[in-house]
Amino acid sequence: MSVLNPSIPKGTRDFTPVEAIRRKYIFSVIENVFTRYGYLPIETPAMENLTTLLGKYGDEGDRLIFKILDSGNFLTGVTEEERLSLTPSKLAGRICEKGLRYDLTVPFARFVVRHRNKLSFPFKRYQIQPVWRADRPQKGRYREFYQCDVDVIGSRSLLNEAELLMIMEEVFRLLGIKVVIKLNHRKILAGIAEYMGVPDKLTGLTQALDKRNKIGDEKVLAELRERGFDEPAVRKMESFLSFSGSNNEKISFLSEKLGNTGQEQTGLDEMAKILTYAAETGVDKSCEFDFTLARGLDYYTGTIFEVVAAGWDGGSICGGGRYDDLTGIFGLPDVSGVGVSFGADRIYDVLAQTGKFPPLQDSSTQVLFLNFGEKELSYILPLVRKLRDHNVAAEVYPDQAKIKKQMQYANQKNIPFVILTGEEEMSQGVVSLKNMETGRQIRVTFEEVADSLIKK
RNA sequence: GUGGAUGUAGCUCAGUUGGUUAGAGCACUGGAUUGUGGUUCCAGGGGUCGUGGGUUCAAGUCCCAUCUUCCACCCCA
Repeated sequence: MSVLNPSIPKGTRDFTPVEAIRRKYIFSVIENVFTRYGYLPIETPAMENLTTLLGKYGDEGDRLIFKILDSGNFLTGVTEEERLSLTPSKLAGRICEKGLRYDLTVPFARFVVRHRNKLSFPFKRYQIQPVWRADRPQKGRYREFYQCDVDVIGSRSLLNEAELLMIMEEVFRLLGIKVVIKLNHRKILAGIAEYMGVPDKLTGLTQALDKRNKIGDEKVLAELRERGFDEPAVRKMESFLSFSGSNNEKISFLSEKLGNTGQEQTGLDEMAKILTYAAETGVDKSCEFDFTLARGLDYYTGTIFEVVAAGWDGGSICGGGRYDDLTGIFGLPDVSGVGVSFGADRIYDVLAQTGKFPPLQDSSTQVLFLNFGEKELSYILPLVRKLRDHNVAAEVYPDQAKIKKQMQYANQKNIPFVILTGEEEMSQGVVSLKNMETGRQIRVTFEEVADSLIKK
């Protein structure tokens, strides 16, 4: 029999105990914050019907959805000719009806519509689950990764946006990550496009603006020209880019430039309101209104958020926004929602790079009972049970191996105490308790062991 | 989907202008120490050199293809 390669699919990862413990730490910080704001957990399946997924994330997004081959004879109903002539994506549509979820927001919208009669609105939920994208892996980019979503749906109040800012500020403060929370508004972007005389080129405009931090103002303008923006439009953008000031100054600057009539004024008013809330809750220092911020996901209609960590170039670690009609496609119109998603895997990478993980107790076990044989086992097992009942993590070495080997095991697992029990101890009605750090060893009764270990 | 790197022991890596039997550290196993770990010393096991072709008297080394992983673009958490 040939030996199998113990490899895993591209872009997926195993996690060792140390890594898994650290990931749990991240999840627990995030979950703890979410629950303190009144959000409730839900879960949805790893796979969704492709009809649910397709067309929500743009063309690029559709390409990145993992599709699941139908069970059974998936080629039923596909002619030989079609098999050869159809494009791969068209063929996939014929032989796949399911796909792995691409994010948590769209499944959430589907969930809300399906369970609307059981939910009370506004509905605040959080969801911490993996998502999959058929992307090429690279720094900060995985094919399987966890998102930690918080959304509130069924309320247009800007207090929701403000609460999300507070949640983001708090999570990253607790994790010890220095961040800038950038925010913008789709209606402001649309207003800018209108002002530039290119309302139909909003997508191209946002795609170019989005690169500002990476390539600089000059290249953004060059890209606009390449994309067919005329010179007056480019010059107008240039005047925007050259402006610098505080959040409020930016808002009044744009207000003046754009005029106060259309949707841009709604956007600017909302932005001002959100920033006022932010100031009142003391999180405004982490927030930056940035009218060049754009987000690719098609469904955002209002505020958009993105969080970048200082000194980290592996992409944003949190992002989201308001979507006015995601539930409409599932038959429940006019339900606005807003939410953000924390990228747990990127947060992990940032913490690893900055060394900000708390020192973890890498030993969960407090005491190891060495195994001297059957008689000795019967003697100590009641004590093991007693310690465990009192919340002391205790384990018994399962094999009657050499003492040296058992000691090594305790050492490598960083177990602070070892109990040795041989014939001598049994005859005296005691055990030997060894402190692995000091090396000191004393003979004590069961009661004394319990006393010294349970207290801790 | 496009471009650039990479691959030698479980891990991190040496390996000369092609030249005999491919090395080190860590890890692992055994011993010094048959009831005592973390330090030390001694010994040992473990590699079809990513895979498949080609050039050559001779390939880990040169050529081609393919796969893997990583990095960048695109897009995103």
